[in-house]
Amino acid sequence: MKKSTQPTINDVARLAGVSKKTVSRVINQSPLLNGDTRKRVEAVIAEIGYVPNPQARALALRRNFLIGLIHDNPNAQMVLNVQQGLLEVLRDTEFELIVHPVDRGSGSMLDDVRQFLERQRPYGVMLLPPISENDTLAELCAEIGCRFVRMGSAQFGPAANMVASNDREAVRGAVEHLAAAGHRRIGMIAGPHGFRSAFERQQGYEQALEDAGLPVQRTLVAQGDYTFESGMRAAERLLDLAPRPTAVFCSNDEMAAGALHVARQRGLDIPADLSIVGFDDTSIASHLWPPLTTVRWPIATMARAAALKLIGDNDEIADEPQDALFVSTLIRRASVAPPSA
Amino acid sequence: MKKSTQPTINDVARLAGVSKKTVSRVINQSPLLNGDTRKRVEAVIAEIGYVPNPQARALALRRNFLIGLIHDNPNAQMVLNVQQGLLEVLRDTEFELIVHPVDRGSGSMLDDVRQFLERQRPYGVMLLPPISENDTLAELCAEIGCRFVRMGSAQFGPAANMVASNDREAVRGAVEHLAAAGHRRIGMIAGPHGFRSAFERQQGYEQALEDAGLPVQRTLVAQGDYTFESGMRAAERLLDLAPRPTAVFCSNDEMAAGALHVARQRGLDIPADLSIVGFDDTSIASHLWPPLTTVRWPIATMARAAALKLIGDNDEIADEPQDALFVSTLIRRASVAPPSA
DNA sequence: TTGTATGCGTTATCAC
DNA sequence: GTGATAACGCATACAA
Repeated sequence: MKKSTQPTINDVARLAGVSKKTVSRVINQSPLLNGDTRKRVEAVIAEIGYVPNPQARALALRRNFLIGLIHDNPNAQMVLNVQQGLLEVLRDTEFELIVHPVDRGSGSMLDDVRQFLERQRPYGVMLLPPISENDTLAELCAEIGCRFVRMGSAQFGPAANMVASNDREAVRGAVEHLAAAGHRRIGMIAGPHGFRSAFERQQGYEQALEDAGLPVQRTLVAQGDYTFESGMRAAERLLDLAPRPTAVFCSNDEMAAGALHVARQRGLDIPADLSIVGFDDTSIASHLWPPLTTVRWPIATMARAAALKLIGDNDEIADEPQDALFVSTLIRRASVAPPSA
Repeated sequence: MKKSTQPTINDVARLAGVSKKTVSRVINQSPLLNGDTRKRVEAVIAEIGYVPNPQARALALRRNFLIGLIHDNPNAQMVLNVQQGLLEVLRDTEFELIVHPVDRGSGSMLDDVRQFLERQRPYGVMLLPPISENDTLAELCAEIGCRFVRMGSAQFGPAANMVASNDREAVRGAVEHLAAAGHRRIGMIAGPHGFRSAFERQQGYEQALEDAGLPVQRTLVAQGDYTFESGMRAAERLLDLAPRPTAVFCSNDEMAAGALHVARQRGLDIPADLSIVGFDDTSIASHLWPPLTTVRWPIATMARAAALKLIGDNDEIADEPQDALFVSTLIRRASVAPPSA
């Protein structure tokens, strides 16, 4: 009759000579079901190419199968890696990923997110830094009753709602590496104020200096805002110092690239005259000349873990007490050498 | 009574003392409605914070408000720019973006897409290159009855289903620029076989040479696969030539970066000894040293246009015969100079 | 201008 | 084990 449209559960029921409920049972793998009827229904399903309507399912179940990704465009590679990690887990489930960028500068960010959550009512959402650091946002999710996982550079919330790297520790290792190479004047290009990641990384830098018995000097720290240009400006300031630092740790690769740029403009040889370490291990790091020593954090792994936390204890996927902390590694390339002096 | 859950249209109706239908009319901006009742209903809506359930709406309307983005991870910046462009348009509508990456190498790509389309039944989907070039995929969308827009480097389909740049023309201009600077041995690092973009760009290169009265030599074209490493390998081959080309056009920035890398390893001065032009104007282009002359295509604009095509003639948004072709521009930076010889 | 009855495709309740 | 029947939240016919 109405073959023009997508077949529904009714069509299957009619053709198989059973009730809707039975078909529903087949779809939902109900255990109490006669093997014969099951096979018959499955045959019909395969034959007419029936596929359940997620909208209707969502309505009846009073819950849907959408996972939201809320972010404020940190950097392209990061967002995409997260998406990839999430989708790797979601691929074999009935969940779909729905992306919702926001503008943290707009002032209506919270309202925007609230509207998104109330409208779509996603099953769970993942929050990317830097907005993941916003406690009000986390409270909003909790209040609305939406599962959420925050990604961050430190564990600033309950483990159940976090996937975090340990940036402080990672940077400590990186700067330690510099000190071990013989550097005694190690500068830092820090991230912007208000960013947890910037704070953690600076802490790691200072700890490493203390561990190495080196003085922590304010003049050796220049602040940037994670952009290439700000990295250039910060590097200018650092390289104007006398004596010049022989090494500089940069809070991200982008700024490291800017620093490298400036150093070369000044005729400095990298790494002979200046060692540079970045953070993130974005593609730019390996393509720079010389390739950049940097810190890599397991972003895809973290995203996968986040996805599991979001959809976990829902399906048969056991909700083992998953760890919230993930370890970063120092990627040693050619931008670091002992000081030449 | 049941205040624990999200308010529904029934709650609004009851509290406002009207029928569900009237509330529905308010929501859908029906013109034939008493101003008083409208205001009363709107007041209740605002008071109890009612927000329509999209799932139920979708079910009743027999259509949903999801726009799909199907891609095979071309490059991160591109995917993100497209997302941004799409969401800019979708932001003020009731549509949401749902991302669905696929693996064109897996063999099950078409089945994967088909399943996605049949399950979610998105209102429309956007196809990114290179899979957008796959005609079978486009036919699949058409067959299933899903609106679609293909993004490409040339108009290889009906304008209604396309947003395209004109890569051939853009490259012609870029190589012309090289010729105008006095270069007579201009090499090319081409993209991988089977990519429409690679083909178009090579065509543009050859046309420019012909226009300039220069011979088209096979040896001056080295093939890469759009990766940094392949750019390095291709550059090696080109720079081994005697006489050496004095300029090289690269089919994308990534490969241009690889070429730059190799040139510097060989002690060549850029641009004095070798001029380099890239394509895409990704962030890497401006951060390279020297900054890379490259072709910028209006990716966000194209994405916005695509979004309009997808949701167009649905809302009041007029479906003016939008153009399918978008023009690229040559971004002149420091990697090009007249040949030094 | 507003209300009533009915349907959208699925699942849950509770019988048989 | 299986099947009527009533939700789920909203929209469309068709009356009133």
